[in-house]
Amino acid sequence: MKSERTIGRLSLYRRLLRELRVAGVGNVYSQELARMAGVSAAQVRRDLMAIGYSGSPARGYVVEALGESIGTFLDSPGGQAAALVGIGNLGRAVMAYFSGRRPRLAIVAAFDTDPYKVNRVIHGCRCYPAAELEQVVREHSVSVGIITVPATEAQGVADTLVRAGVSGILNFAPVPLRLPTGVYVEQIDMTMALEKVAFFARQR
Amino acid sequence: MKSERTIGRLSLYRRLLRELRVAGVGNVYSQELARMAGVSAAQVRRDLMAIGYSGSPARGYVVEALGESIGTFLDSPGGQAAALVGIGNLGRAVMAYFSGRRPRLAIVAAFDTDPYKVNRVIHGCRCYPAAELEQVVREHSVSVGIITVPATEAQGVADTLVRAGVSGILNFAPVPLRLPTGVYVEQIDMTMALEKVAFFARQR
DNA sequence: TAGATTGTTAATCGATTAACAATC
DNA sequence: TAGATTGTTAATCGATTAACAATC
Repeated sequence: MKSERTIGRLSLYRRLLRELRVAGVGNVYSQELARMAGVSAAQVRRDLMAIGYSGSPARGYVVEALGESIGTFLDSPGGQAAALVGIGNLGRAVMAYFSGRRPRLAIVAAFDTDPYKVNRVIHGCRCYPAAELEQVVREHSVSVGIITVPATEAQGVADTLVRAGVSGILNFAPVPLRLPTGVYVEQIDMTMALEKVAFFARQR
Repeated sequence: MKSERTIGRLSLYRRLLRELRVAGVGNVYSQELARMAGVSAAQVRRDLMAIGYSGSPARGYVVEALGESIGTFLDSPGGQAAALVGIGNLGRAVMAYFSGRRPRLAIVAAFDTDPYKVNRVIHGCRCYPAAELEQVVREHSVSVGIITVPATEAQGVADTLVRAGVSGILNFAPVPLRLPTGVYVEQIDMTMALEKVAFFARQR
């Protein structure tokens, strides 16, 4: 099992490699990739070693092949489906953000309790009543849940998602979720992030 | 200098303490707070020790006093101003999210290059043309910048913010920023977060 | 070859956890 | 008091960095 951070950095490397490819760059050294990613060159080499991709002392890493190698490692061969719960400002922004970007990892359904928000398509994503969550998630074999509901409802939504078969959750609600081991949770806490920035901005 | 993580957890403890206070709870033990925050009790005790707040073996920590103590530690006495750059879907969602929440840390100005988006008020926040960024940021003594522009523009915006006197940045653009030491950057990379979730969801 | 880079291990660093005397 | 919790240090853990032989 690779470490969380390694996976995060691989995701970043892939994006940077895409830029290099577009710019017509064929090869890249660990040093250059490290500079772009804001990490050390040794870190890059260790991460790439971890996925079994080898470079050469003479030419470094082959941009195209490395990008594909990371893709093979990170992506599910058959693709994965995600569902979003909570069609508020943030929910819609997240839908817009991911809309059409990653064909192998698409948000296939969104849910809300507000009857005026459901039964239509937003940013290419079908919206359902929250009551249908379990059924729809099962039908689409959704493995990833995205939570953008208020803090008070987040734990309940998470429980329902897990019951429906989801095994990974991206949680934007500012509350730690308690879920069975085996379910992976990634927390994005904007309030905490902003307060950290404010605190350290003052220290300078 | 406290560690980044400690500051983040303090922000979380404060929120949890607020809930306890609303619920009418007067005292709390490290164990209970730890359970709510999803960390160990020793961690909680160490964090609280770090800000010089003491509990007692008999009654644990006093909810109200501890909350205030964390506030004194985290918040700037005179308040701090933040500015947001990039009034897209995400930018508006972020404005809505922080709107009216924290009086001591308010988003006082938003910027965009699109003339149709500026010179009005969104979620209680005044919107200016990007060309006026440096001037407005200086005038309001803004110390925190929030970047919600596309990746290609993020570095340029960050440079301008820093030139205008900002010393902390919350960056939503999926690109690592290169900035002078002394400027604190907190990165929120939704794409990376989602890809991590998808990856680990598959491992279970 | 000579010089630079890769793959990989050992050393370092920092944060978390465990443990326990002091305290209520 | 007895029992539980706090404050605080030592032990543990994991990740990062440094270093260097192997390679091109």
